[in-house]
Amino acid sequence: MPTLKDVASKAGVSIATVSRVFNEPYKVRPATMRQVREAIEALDFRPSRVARRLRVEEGRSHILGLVIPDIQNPFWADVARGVEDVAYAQGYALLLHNSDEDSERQRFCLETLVAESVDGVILPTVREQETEIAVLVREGIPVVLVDRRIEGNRYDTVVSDNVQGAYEAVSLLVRLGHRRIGFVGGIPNVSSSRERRIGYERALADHDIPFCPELVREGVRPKENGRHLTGELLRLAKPPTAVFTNSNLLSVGAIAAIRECGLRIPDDMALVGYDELPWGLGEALSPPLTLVRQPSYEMGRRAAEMLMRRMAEPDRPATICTLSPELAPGGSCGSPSPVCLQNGASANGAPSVV
Amino acid sequence: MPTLKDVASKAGVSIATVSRVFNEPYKVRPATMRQVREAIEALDFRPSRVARRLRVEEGRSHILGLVIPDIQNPFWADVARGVEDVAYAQGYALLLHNSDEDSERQRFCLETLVAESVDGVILPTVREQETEIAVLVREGIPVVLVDRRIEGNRYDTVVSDNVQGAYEAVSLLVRLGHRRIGFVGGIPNVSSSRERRIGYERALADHDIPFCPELVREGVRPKENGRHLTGELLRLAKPPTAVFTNSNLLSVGAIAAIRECGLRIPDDMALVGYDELPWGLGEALSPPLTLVRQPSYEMGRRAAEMLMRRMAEPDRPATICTLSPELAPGGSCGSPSPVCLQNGASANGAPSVV
DNA sequence: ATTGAAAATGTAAACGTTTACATTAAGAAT
DNA sequence: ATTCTTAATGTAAACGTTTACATTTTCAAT
Repeated sequence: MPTLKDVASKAGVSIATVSRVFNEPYKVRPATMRQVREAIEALDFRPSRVARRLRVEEGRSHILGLVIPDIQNPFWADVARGVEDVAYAQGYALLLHNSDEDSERQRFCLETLVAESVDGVILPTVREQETEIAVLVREGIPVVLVDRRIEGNRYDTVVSDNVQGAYEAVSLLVRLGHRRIGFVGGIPNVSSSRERRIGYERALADHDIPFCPELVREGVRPKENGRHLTGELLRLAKPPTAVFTNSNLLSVGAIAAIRECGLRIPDDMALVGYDELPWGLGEALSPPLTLVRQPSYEMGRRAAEMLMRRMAEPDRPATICTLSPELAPGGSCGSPSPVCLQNGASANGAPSVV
Repeated sequence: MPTLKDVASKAGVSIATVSRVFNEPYKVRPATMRQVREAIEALDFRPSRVARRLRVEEGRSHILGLVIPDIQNPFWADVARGVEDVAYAQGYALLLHNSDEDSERQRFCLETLVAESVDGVILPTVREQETEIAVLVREGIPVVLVDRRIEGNRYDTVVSDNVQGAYEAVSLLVRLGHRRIGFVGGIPNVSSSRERRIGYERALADHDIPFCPELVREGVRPKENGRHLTGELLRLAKPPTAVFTNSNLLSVGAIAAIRECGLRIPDDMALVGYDELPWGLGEALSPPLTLVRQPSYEMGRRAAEMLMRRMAEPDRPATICTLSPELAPGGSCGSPSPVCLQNGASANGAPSVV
């Protein structure tokens, strides 16, 4: 790999001049510029980002860190893609880490990012505590939280309005006549989960439906859990007539559980989920899954843009960006009218297969 | 951020000694060790990976690059996760880039990785040409190809046996009585697509079914294409009775297309796909999707392990690692016996809803 | 032709490590 | 005690940039 020195000697100038060609081109005479450019071309020189990073003042390293629970979760994959796209557009490299919802692993990842002198970090903290990002704060590395807040709103944050999303989902079920609505939630100590539960309870209250603790199930670890938790609800002495699942993964589990019990959706059990399934697969189900869609890709984009902005203006006040979720109707919640009761797909003439 | 110097002066030793505590601990006296450790602890010192990378000989930077077409595709997300897990386990950081199947973007990504002095790169090349990875080769940066080969087998590669996968899928359809089998393929100039087509043709030949060009559709860009290409097949004067789709995304499109035409799966149109849908969502469909499952996560793992190995032994001969795909039966291909014709799910008592 | 200011270029230090080499300390053998 | 060998530590150069500062060049104004 050629260095500044090689280019300089080839072009017959000093390394400072070569460096300037990249960083302060207006300071170099057109004629010199040309020579240097030729040398660069001839040697196929590209400056070392590493050496640059070592020298340059912090915040100009052109590298970002992203720590997410799991890239295999489509929601996070969307977020990651949003982040990467804006990073790419601005010439930033992206260091990716999976925290696996594990504080210890997250801590390790953040330490690595610090050691890599990233310019900024985007992450949903696993425990939502300020201490988790202390490493970053101490080094003065900008942070943008995504999907999960930290109490006090002292950090830039991008979330979607979980209370509203859940409220709308549950209200829909109520409008469809349901009064016993199960709540299948995720890790209760992350804000997005808590907020959705608030939305759930608020919707019930607003419609004068008593809150019933036995209908609420919250899981810690994903995988089997959607199936497991929903199964518990279905086996209640007085089971719900509808279930509201709080993530894409939970929805998939719920579908499995409902099917296992030999129940039909939506006739025997209505279902509304949260988060889209990848590639609109929710629509490929029959009936299509009714769900609250979060603008996940957009959340990633916004987070990255926010980070760029923060880097440019370190002193601006912390901003909370709240995006609106959207209720995407499918047939899985059932239909208000007795007509077309079976499922949504049959309405457009397609039979309810696949 | 404290530096070696800070630690050294606090511990009353030279920076070399502090460095040795990290890199050659056996060379420092226990007593000194203790002092230094205390200083490190007190200052919460972590060595700069950037400075280290600048100094250390190539191949010891502890950072890898991964360039994939799109992290939003579950197949690649699996691969990425596999890579990240072994990287994490060995203390490597991971730079992620999305190439978007775009040569130009890929080139840019690779140049960035070189400038970041990564120790190695894992990627499926977008055009499968040696020139694409020339930047890396010239710098002596180890490369592992994943999912796609480059002619000549001169590079470490991890693939799954696409010929076999396709062969089995098509053979299954033949066994079920189909003779007109549509082929919906991906970008024809990537080896995995070409190989699957070979498997398709070979299966037909082995069963004395004439190859019929009009039944073959290959797409360049994803998105709408599974739907579009399948639609073309369905609108043929003499449409196929079964369709073999070559990727998860294409399968989803095909399902949409088949449904749009008012056809039922598998009665009116049998379907076998390639690649799993995320979270086994293929099984949540009704009937469940029959598909060829690739060990995507495992492919990522293997690729990363191969890279580590290559870094340790730069001179070992290039290795091609071929993993076996697996036919995952569902109801979408139909059933050989007239019994239980409707779909697989009904066999276990569950009705064909959701 | 001189001068002077502005523009262009060069010099060298700094960033935080690793490591070859030099130096010193420790301990064994005489 | 002296010497020798080995172990432990220190010194300083190097990695490839950026950038403050010094120096030289350019060129308009006299």
